[in-house]
Amino acid sequence: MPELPEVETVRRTLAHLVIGETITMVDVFFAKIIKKPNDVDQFKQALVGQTIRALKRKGKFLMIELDDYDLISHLRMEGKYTVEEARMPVDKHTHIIFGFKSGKTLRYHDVRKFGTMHLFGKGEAADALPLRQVGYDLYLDQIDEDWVFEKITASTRAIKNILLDQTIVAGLGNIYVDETLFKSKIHPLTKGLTLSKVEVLRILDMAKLTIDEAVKQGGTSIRSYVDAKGDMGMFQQTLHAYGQTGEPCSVCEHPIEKMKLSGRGTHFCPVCQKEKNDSVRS
DNA sequence: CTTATCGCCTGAAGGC
DNA sequence: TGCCTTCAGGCGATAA
Repeated sequence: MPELPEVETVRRTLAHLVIGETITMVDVFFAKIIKKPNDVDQFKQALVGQTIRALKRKGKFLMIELDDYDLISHLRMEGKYTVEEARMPVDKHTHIIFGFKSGKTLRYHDVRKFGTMHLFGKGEAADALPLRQVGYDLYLDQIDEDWVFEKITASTRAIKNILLDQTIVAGLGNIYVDETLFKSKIHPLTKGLTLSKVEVLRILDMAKLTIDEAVKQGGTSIRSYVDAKGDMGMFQQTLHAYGQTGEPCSVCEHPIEKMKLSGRGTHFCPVCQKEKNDSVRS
């Protein structure tokens, strides 16, 4: 499920394939993916004649920069891009096709149809939703640690939920949150306001370490993820918590346990990640 | 203001 | 075989 490392890998692999391509046609087979503009015909007409100039990323959003527009794409659970010749058959989960002057096509596939696209005029995206509320990017940004500490300790929510909230630090999803908290030796249910400065800094360090390593490995291929060239990531071989239920903890050998936290599968070592008393700030 | 829950989607897997 | 339930989970909308 694309989180920051997967989106970054898609950005890198896709950039080689589409930068410099000029759009001559757009097909939209499932209109609900297009969140802006409201009218799909406007979306198509705006894009015709535009050349792809750059691919950027903020948090889990992929930004396709064109001459006069920025297309903001979120892959959510299962979104994928491929580049294929126009004559290639269209599979049932292809929802949007951008046809290029070169005869190639950029295709957006999404089995669950959760993905979104927002089209903005040049430079308008950063100050509008959905990008406006994206917090510090864990891979690119210099993080204001004091501000993050204040935000986290102002909340009674479980630290796992706080880290999944993209408005504070951006890029973590369910896999990398579990990995980050495992390496930080913090229980996922720990309330934000019980965390010390040292613990918050440790969480930030482990989050950045996990994200950096996963980017180096080309992301994590659990379920369906592949990059724009169809290649799988390798980070699943490095997972310590996510999907490791019943396997011995890599530190203490106690079996990794799985629980439900706000509807999400949550993996942790009950020995290394002790639950602490809410009233104590250690 | 904050936090919790629901709904969107489809396919795989498991129970009976 | 086949039907039903559960799970996968990011995040916007809505409720509390």
